Amino acid sequence: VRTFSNPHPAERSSATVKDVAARASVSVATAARALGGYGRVSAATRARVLTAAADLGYQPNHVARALVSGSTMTIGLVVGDIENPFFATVARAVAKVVEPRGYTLLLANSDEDPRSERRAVETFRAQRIDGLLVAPTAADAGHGHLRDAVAAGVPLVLIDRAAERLALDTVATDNRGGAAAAVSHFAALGHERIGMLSDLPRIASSRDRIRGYREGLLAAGLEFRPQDLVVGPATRADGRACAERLLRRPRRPRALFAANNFMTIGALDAAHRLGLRIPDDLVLIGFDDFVWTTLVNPPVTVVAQAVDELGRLAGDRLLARIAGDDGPPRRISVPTELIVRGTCGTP
Amino acid sequence: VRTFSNPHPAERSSATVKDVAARASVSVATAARALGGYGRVSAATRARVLTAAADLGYQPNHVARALVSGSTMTIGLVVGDIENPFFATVARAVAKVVEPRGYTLLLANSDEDPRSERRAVETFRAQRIDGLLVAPTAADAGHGHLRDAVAAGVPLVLIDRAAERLALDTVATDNRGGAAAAVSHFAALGHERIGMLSDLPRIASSRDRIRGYREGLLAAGLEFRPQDLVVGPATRADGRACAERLLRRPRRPRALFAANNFMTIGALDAAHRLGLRIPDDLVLIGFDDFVWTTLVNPPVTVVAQAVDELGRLAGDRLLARIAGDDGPPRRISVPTELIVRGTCGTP
DNA sequence: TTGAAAGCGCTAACAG
DNA sequence: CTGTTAGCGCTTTCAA
Repeated sequence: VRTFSNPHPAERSSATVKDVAARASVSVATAARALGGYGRVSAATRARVLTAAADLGYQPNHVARALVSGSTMTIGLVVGDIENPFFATVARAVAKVVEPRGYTLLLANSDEDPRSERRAVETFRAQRIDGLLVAPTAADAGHGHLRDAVAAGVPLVLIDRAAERLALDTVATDNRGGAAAAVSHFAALGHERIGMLSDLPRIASSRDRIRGYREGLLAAGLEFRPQDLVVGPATRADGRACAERLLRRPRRPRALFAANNFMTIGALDAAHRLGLRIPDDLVLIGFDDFVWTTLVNPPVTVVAQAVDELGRLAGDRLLARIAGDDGPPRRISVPTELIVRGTCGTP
Repeated sequence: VRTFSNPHPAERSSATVKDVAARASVSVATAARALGGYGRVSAATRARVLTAAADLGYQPNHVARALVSGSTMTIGLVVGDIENPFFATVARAVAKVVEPRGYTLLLANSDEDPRSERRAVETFRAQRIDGLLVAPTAADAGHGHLRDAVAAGVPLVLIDRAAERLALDTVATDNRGGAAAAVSHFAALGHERIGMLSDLPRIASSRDRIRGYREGLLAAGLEFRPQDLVVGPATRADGRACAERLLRRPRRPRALFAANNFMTIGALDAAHRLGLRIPDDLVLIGFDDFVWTTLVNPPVTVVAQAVDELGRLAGDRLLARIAGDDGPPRRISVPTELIVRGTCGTP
């Protein structure tokens, strides 16, 4: 019987084990054993098979292998936005951990949209990834797709943000501690009015930074004033708008904690437009240490995250789960480091 | 006979078409038709099948589907380094084009190492991606793996850099034109000594920028002085070292064209250390427009690439190839734009 | 050490 | 409109 399949794209049918077996005059089983390097094959036979394979330009077919072995050797990574240097670094670090072990990374951007996150997770599951790494969006979105994945037995590790009602392996920055450290630093410098700029508190990490801010104030014996906390969407323009709103007020804070990249840039933009000199008229601490923080003048004091390590730890954890670790979920917290630079006045 | 397979990780065997078929009391073929939305099925039967599927939490298995259909609905993307904002943007743009068409992106970093690029391409081929997007490294490395892929009929489009001896679809920035435009701008400003900082001319894009630099000089009636072109590895530290080497010379150029991100930062660092004021003592044009270029003072004049469009075009081209387009290879050149800012003296 | 044969989950001829 | 069946490329039992 003639086959019907695969004239699909460009009649690209590479050699199969069967072809190799025929050419080496052995059975498929033997050829497969030699090729796959498992089972026992005599040296002579192996050599014959390998030569035949080379002649034919044989390339193993992972798809077929995956179907029988149940493992695709792929890992799905869902991030908010790969253009965000934070996630790019995470992706890099994960790849570095996982590739030497033979895994390939599938990438998806959620755009911080719960629906597209869900879609990505479902696609990945259909692709039968061996494990899943996700930076979950909006904490209020239910996370049903994550629960489903876990229920189906898919190894899953959360990065950067916890899913609050789900007990899952999570590797995240110590956002609370980092924010609190920033506030403490301001307090130690003698500041009493400390403002904060944050994105909308929909994802866990943003919430934690706000929590840390309040704890820091409390610890310093300062009062939390709701009007000193301004939140807005995470874009450069919104960052500036938020900063201006805060800094235009008559009794404006003289110290500002910007909880993310966009808010930090926004604060810089706003200070520039309002003619406020840093650090004389305003001191500033940002969150996360980007390249440009040392290019501007003065260089920016930041709460630095160990992004690389975060990615590495997440990758390790997932690999462990894939390998069969079925211990209780672990929440791994990665400490931050306050890097004091020019925007705090202490050059 | 009992099966032997899949007790692999955590006995995670989801429902199959067969299970659904049984529950709906129809044949697998009918169930598959209803599930896959192809062929003709009566409304009543379809409903029964769909209900059964929902009850069982059925998830289609792409691996099995791929084995028979010959299409995995995945696309492999090999970039130099996803942490480079340029590639992150490309990845983003590509994803945006291919995902709506149902494709998933596999990601690999080559680290600009020809060997790891080759490995990535081979892994992707084994995974049976439907198409391949690669930013090839070192032009001198032979590109045998690319030739092999093409020979095997794998749709392949090159991004950002051409493989000089290979006639392949290529989507790249007009690097020559961009570099020449920078030089022309300097010349129009009256500069006669124009230096250039470049990474090692191993990849096609670097070579093209150098070519453009020389053409720009020629067009302006200026002489090319080999000592005014300094090349070095693409890191911030090396960037600074190169810049210092050039700027420490007694008869140093007063205009500098930095052909990449690192060289631009390096030039800024070096100018700062040497006490050279920009634009008074030195004017500067960088390549590629990063966020931080407008955060520093003065903001940096750059040759901006339409990175997003580049990614989009590459994605489109690949999709066309996958769809069966077998026209001659196209070289698509994406124009640059010179964005004049403070570092050129014309604020 | 080797071979024959079953089967992974799904699709698509072909027949009814 | 629905069912039977072969087969995608590979791994693995089982027997020789």
